[in-house]
Amino acid sequence: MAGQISLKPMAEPVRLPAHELVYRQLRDQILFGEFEPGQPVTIQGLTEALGVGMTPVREALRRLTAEGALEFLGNRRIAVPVLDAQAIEELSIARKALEPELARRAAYRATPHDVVRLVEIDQRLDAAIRRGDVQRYLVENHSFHADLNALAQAPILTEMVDRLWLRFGPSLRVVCGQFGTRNLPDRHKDVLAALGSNDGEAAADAMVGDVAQGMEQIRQGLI
Amino acid sequence: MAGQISLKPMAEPVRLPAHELVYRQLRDQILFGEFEPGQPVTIQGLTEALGVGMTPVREALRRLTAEGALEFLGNRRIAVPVLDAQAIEELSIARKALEPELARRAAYRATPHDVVRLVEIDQRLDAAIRRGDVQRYLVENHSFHADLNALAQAPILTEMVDRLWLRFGPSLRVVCGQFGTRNLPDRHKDVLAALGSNDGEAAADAMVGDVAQGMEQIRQGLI
DNA sequence: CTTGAAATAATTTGATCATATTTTGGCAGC
DNA sequence: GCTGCCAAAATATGATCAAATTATTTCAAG
Repeated sequence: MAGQISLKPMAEPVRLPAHELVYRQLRDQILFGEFEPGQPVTIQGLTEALGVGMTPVREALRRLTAEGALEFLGNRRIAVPVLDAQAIEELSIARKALEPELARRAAYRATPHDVVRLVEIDQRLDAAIRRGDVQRYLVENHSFHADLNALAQAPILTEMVDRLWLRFGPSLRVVCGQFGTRNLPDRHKDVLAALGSNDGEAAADAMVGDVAQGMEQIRQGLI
Repeated sequence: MAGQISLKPMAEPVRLPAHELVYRQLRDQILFGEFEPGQPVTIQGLTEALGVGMTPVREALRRLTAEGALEFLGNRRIAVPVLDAQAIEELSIARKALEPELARRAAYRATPHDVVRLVEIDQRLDAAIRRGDVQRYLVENHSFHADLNALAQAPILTEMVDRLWLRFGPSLRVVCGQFGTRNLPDRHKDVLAALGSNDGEAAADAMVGDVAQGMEQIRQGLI
């Protein structure tokens, strides 16, 4: 059961194509709020900023708009969508429909080792909140949910949820920018307890509450 | 002012770019099963078949893979994904989580005029089933659900559902190719009755049943 | 003379293509 | 079965054309 040492010391990490690199970089920047919602971006501006040709940039943007992370503004601009009350409600419904199901499945499959890893992430998350470190809070919070969802072994549902995070991530950053990391309650402890006892229903219940709290934060911050 | 014709007859309000046209054409072909799942497609093959450069084709494919309608096969091929039991289950869960919610909202907003239109679609659907017209059945069935979802006025949820249809559409065609249009039960009549009386709960219940029946058809046909 | 709006020029941006480069799968030869 | 070569496919760049936005000019009215 010990980790096999791979006979591939080849430090050659698969060379990813430029459009993939551009996609990942922009996706992470959007996810963690480095683009202000509504702030326009141009294709040619990105080609200069990233130092690649326009074809990879175009493909990455096409992908991100297909995922709802970016939006064409009719005129000649692309931007992170600005959420209105309707969008927040829809995102909330979708998250409550999908993430508790993933938490349930994760609970069935979680090993003690998995729980330890998630507890560690949650501790770093709490530390970031105490420090008032918004950026780190956003990263660790995402890590917590992404690691949890991965346990569910449900790639299609997980992908759908990832898309939802791309949509509300930028606004979460805006809200934290206004109010700092104070008053950011979550139900991670309940989720972790449910995982530890492999109680799927309790995990799903806790996750409904966590999602509801998180989306309510965004709603109050933006409306 | 010589030869200035400022009167634009608005006959051609928007000229869609090639990448958009390619995307729509491929999306519809996938949705209605014109590509066999697993059958490989190459970029250059499509550029020749469609008579456009490779840039628009690349962008359209990037979009479709981002939506899960196509999939990279590791080797050098792109294809419509082949669904396994796990994928069918996940798609079933996602549909049951989202489409009943859309049906509920549609019921609240449906006018008698809307119901008449949906009844007409459903009649054409039944006629296609009696005739054994698989292609027409697929189109009308999609129309029914798409029109219904549009009534809900929930663009984000609707977009998520559209993606799901792109994933199981090709396999629905395969199943119909095997068994024809016999034994294709649905609960559209129950849905329509609920819409007519603006009963959201009844509409949601009927839609859960409709989705369950539809996905069960696919499961039995493919496994 | 100033101001404001309409028309026009200039710049920027997006879309597409042709072409060069890189990578990969297949296959001949051993 | 393995290795190295070849062809084909994918990736990426820069150029070109078209469209739109911005800046500038012009003209007329107060």
